[in-house]
Amino acid sequence: MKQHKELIRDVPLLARLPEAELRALASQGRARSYAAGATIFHEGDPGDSLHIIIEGSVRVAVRSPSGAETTLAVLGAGEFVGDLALLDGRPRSASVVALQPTKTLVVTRNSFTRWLSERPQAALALLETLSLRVRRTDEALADFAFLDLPHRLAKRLLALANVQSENNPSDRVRLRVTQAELASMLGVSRESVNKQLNLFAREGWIALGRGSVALTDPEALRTFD
Amino acid sequence: MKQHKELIRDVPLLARLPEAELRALASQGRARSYAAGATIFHEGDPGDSLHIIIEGSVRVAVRSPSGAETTLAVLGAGEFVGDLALLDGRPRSASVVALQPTKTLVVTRNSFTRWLSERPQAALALLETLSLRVRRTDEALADFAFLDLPHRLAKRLLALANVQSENNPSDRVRLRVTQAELASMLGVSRESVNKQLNLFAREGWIALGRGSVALTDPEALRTFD
DNA sequence: GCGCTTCTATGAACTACTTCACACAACGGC
DNA sequence: GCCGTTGTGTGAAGTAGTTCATAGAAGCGC
Repeated sequence: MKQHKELIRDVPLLARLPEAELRALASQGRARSYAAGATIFHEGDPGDSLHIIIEGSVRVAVRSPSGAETTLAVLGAGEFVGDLALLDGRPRSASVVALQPTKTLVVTRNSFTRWLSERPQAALALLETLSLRVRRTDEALADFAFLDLPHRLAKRLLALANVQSENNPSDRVRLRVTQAELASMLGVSRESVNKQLNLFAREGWIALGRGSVALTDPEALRTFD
Repeated sequence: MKQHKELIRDVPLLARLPEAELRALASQGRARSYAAGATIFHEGDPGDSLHIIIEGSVRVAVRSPSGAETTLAVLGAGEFVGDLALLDGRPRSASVVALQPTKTLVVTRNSFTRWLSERPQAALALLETLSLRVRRTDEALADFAFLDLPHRLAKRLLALANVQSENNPSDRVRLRVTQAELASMLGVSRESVNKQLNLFAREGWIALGRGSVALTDPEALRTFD
């Protein structure tokens, strides 16, 4: 029980709540572990649980009728997935797969809504979080409509670097991501990503490795054209 | 005062709340009117008000650095805009323009958050609404990644018809929308929309007019390939 | 160490869109 | 009734992405 409370500590959404309320939610949750590559839940499943990511990271993706896949988000410790199904009662809107060995805290619909309805402050905080999420998805949509591949790719690399460098504030960020993963995030082919990455590399803005991209000149990526 | 309460009646989000609470929010709001084409607020503005649409319809759009514009949503009576800025305190994420003469009920941040924090049930309903909104945007994002123009166009026409036919359940829906508007919703050029619409028309699935598209065979649009 | 699988690299042919240029039709204001 | 504005229709040329084919390099299992 005690470690659960500790685990929630870092969740941005919940961190500001008083200790007692934290403990109340933590006591409702059950810890669960997933190996890298394991599916946490599938698109279309009935969903009645929220997963708070304690450790590791996950990929949120949807699949097209024809089998192609696009990645909607990559989330790390302190973030949560599965809130949509929990809040609106609909089936899972996307699949979630662990990228690394990942620990989550699972909270069921019943205990969460009960907990939430007793805590107006938590509801406001959640509203704020969802509101930011709507902004992010709207922005992603606009990027799709407006930006060509080079700019979308640069933006995505910088965003990934941003998430990663929160934990590790070194200057020269090295992203652990394959070109196929980038392609699925951007909704383009793997080959296109490869070609554009090599163009960036030739400019000296990034350095490529197998399964990695190192940003050597983030500023150039931010401002090129 | 009394008519405000009446006006809120149809808001899906709020309709289920008890009468007294409805009246409480309505009494906080001020009615406002906009001519067709008038801007309700601009992207980037500081925002501290929520607009509940009482009558008419509005277009939510963002502008690219280079001046192009894409439409994120078209909303009608009973829906609301401006909630994001109100919930997370950030600037307006998009511009909102009246498509027709439109009446809104304006609620300020202060009165809304006070009202909301006293009503856990309303917060839950709002969470549900925001959650559905994230789903819709995620779906639009997937459509962008997966579907080509013909399919995105067909889907959009059907979606517009769906919204419209809720009020007017006639079989042969006639959408009041220009090709330029469709183009901005789909993130493609007006010419491409024109060409594809004419292909649909040649198949006998739709009938084109100046500023209108009539769906003559929705089923075909839904299932073609 | 050998072989299997994953990941990166690259070129050629194709396609779905774009932009540009222009024509014409319908509507609204006065 | 005329004129400017808004909306539709279409073709030609360009381009940013696609798919397909093929190659080699790096890591992993045993």
